[in-house]
Amino acid sequence: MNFITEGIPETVTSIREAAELTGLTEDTIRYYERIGLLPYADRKPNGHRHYSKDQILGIRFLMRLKATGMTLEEMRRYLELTRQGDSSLSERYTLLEAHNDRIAREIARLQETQNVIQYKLSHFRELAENPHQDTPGCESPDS
Amino acid sequence: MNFITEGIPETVTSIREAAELTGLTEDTIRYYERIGLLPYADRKPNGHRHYSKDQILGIRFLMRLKATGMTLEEMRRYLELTRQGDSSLSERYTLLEAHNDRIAREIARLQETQNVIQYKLSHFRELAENPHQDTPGCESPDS
DNA sequence: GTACTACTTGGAGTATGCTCAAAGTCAAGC
DNA sequence: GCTTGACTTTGAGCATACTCCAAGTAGTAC
Repeated sequence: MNFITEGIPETVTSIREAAELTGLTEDTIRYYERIGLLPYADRKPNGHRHYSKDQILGIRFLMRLKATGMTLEEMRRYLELTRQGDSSLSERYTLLEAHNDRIAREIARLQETQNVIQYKLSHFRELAENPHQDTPGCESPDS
Repeated sequence: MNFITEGIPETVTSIREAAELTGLTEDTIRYYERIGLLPYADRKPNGHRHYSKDQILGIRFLMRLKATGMTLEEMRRYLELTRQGDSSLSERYTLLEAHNDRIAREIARLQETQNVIQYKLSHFRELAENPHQDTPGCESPDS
């Protein structure tokens, strides 16, 4: 048990608890199961879903992929490979590596835009100090 | 004329050219105009849209905001302020600053996920070299 | 005059990703 | 036994952001 697994019991006995631990809503968890993004969850005798700690960790990792721009369909593909076991390791490797590259490009774009915004903000500060200077086209949102 | 404005003629005489210069499709430009995200564009005598260089730059800046996670509705709000002129400067400043903060948090999250992915990739490499070691739970996608 | 191309408008349709509602089951508390 | 609450399934509805289509116009080429 390390910091990653902290706060997750060995078995999670309700969809409500699973929702709390993953940050999803109960409806979303059911929806994901319906579209095959999550495997059909184990049920208790009364039909209610329950989850192992590993399953919760799996969902958390998926949510990380989602939060970084992976679509549900791509995530479904990744999970399909996972279910195929070790034979799919190299394909999974390729997939994750590609996603990592995508993230790197996204970070670069975000930083670029931060620069543009900083430029605009400094321009706004100048305008505030020294209002109404006649620099035509200057207020057009540029770049 | 600096590197930012390079390749943009003083006036852009067709929606097709505007699309090429902004990376949008013609349909998307019309759609944005329809929902009030872009002002009703000037028309030539035959009714066709034309754009000034500043307007193209404006669209490019908007696309940057969009590419970094701003919704069309928020962009519409920002443009509304821009149309109000200098009196809205401080509100626009606040808005852009907030977006900049959001970008910063997004970058942090992306980097965090890069770390997790790197960890998983190195785990995959280990598995490839030394297959089928019995470490239960180890293949569950963690974090 | 006819064809062709590039545009125009308005409206309908689509993809993604949820979100909600209806109707029913099951177990616990009173 | 009845209510309450947490769940179940199925299916419909919704928000965002396009994307496509039909019908029409305007200008040029032959």
